[in-house]
Amino acid sequence: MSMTTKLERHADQLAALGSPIRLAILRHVVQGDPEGTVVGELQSKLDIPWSTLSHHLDRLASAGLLKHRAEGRFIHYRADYAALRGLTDYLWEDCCKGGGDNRCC
Amino acid sequence: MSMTTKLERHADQLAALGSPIRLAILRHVVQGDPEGTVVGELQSKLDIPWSTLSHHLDRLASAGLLKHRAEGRFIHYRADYAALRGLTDYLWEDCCKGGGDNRCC
DNA sequence: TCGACATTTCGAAGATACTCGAAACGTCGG
DNA sequence: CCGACGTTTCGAGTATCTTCGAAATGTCGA
Repeated sequence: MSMTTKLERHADQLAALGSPIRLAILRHVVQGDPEGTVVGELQSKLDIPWSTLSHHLDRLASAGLLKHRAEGRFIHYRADYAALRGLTDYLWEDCCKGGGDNRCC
Repeated sequence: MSMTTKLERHADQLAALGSPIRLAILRHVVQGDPEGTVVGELQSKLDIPWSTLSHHLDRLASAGLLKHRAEGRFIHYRADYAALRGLTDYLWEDCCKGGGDNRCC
């Protein structure tokens, strides 16, 4: 197993979101059916070639931001909301450590 | 001026955070002195070559996540908390649109 | 079993990002 | 002014990312 720190895992997740296409995919999934969004729907809505889309979905899933569940020929992707929450929280962690009138939070 | 959508700007910010080094820089600045952190302190704490560090700081500032203020020979970097908030909020925007028992928020 | 469909893997070209030493720049104290 | 200091720019090598067509995989209905 590869030794990965929390920082590295989160950096990987942020990098996964750091492409307009992949961010659009995540936004679409987050706003979509809680049961999951089928790849074909993403393909038609976002108009991305199948192979390109598949690659990006894999990147998001590898980063732990998307989960997928096969149902017959269809594969449903849904967000891993816990992971997403962990990521956004991480950016603000220990923000007010410096004391004083730090009005960041 | 280049026409940039909200999605593109946020993807750029996420990409800026998507490197372990840059994420470490932001975390350090966020946790540090509200008045700002001097480049030299980042250099010694994170042990990154000056030129590399400078490049990464520029990337974070261009993305709008860091602001800098010169004070004599020293340059203080601090987080743009409003931008950071806008970014983390964006990921959750319209999350519960799908109605139903979507327990994401 | 056959053919239609949903999706992934392979492969390779082109673009972009990362890294860091050397040199340049600006600013201060003396 | 001048030398020391903090920081950035330049340049180039290397690595990683992006993209997508073609072919492969797996699954269903008939």
